[in-house]
Amino acid sequence: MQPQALPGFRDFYPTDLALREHIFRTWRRVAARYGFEEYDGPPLEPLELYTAKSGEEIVGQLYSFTDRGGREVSLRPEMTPTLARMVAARANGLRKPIRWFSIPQLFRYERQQRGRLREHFQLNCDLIGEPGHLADAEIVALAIDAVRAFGLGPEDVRVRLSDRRLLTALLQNLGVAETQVPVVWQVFDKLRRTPEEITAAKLSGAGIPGATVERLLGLARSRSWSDLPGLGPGLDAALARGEPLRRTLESLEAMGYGDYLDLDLGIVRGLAYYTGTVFELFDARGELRAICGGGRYDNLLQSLGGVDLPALGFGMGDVVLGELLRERGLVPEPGSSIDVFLAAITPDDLPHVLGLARELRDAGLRVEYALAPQAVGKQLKLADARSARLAVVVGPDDRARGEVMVKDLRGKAQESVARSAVRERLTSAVGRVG
RNA sequence: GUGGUUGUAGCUCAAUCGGUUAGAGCGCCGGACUGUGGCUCCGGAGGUUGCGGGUUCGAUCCCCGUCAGCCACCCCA
Repeated sequence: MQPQALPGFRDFYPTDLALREHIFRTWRRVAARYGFEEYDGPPLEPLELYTAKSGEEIVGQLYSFTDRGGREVSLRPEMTPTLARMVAARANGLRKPIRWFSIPQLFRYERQQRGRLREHFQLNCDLIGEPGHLADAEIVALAIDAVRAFGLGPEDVRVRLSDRRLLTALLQNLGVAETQVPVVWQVFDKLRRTPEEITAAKLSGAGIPGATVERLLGLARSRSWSDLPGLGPGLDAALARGEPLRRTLESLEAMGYGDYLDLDLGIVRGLAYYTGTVFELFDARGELRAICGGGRYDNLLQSLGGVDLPALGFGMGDVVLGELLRERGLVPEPGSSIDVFLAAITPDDLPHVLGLARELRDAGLRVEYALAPQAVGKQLKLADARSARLAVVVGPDDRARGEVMVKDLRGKAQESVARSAVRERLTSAVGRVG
């Protein structure tokens, strides 16, 4: 048995890397449209960067170890603490609001499943220094565009939005005790995967009265702002805490993203530091894991870096998105790896092929030729396999006339071209500029 | 971390009741084809049936262990 990659880690063969690069390119293009600048940080961080604020869920699955200097370290499981540190260190000098993005490789030590490895790449977009709802709308819009740019529409991807301020206020108003709130959150987090009877039983089991359970289930079923009121007396006051969410939804509708959106109080998110808006993107059929998750974390920079700046952002992983693109046939066909293949008829032609290769490569063309003597048919077969657009056949007869044969491999056509005009002819045919 | 399930060629799969030399398609390499590719035809390489042990005259097949994938939990970047 040959050694293989560690469980949960991927080898990227050229076709795999092509998809990965397609995803990265698209992400970068969309982030740029929103005026976001790219940054990066270290893949290995002090363990305490995560144990401090991230919450049990992440800490329990850190890819951590002791380094040779005796330091407790961890591969980064998320980018936000690194970002918070970087921003806090230069907070005074950075023009607000800060719009930054990154595509870090993140790591978690957990048992892998489909769509969930020990390593993945994640688009992280964060908007720092703006507390208002337009920032929330901007971030959600960016997340939507980051999938829309691949050709995914509202029938493919849904956005579910909630707000911790609103949910907390609603629970308070319903008389849910402080100690029961974590239980309710946990139950809400599983709503989509749990039959309603079981959800109800869990809530009752936590000591919540039957009438309150009914109203909690009503809240959980709400899919739009207008579903929320009218659930009972006393809720109106709590709904006031939902103003930011309501305005965020309104703004997104004004941008034309309304058909992607669902209100969903079942969106809780595991990370402890979220303070307001929380949202996730899912495939519309509900077959895959979340594509993206994010929210507002207004206190994190304060607690991590001592700088009081409101912030929000999201992370979007390459694994689930890649699966969705494959399922929907949205993975682009691989392009050709070369523009021109050079074929030598006789060993005497080889030096001329080499010289031409140098000239064409300098001109920016992608050029390949056979590295061992082969029959012309064989060489052209390789040219074809490489999806080269053009081939140049260099033979003694043509050479004697100061010419070479240029073939268009997409058809049958070929013509003699003066050696001195080859470069110009090929560069204009390919349309590639070095 | 817990439970279930599946591991046969690079890929997708086959192999009778447990039966002796584990096959096919695709892909790869070579030939037909020494100045012309895609098509076709012919040939070849490639397997310790994930690994280790057990039962048996005999194991791809049955049993145990282990590793890996998948699924469900846990949890969710």
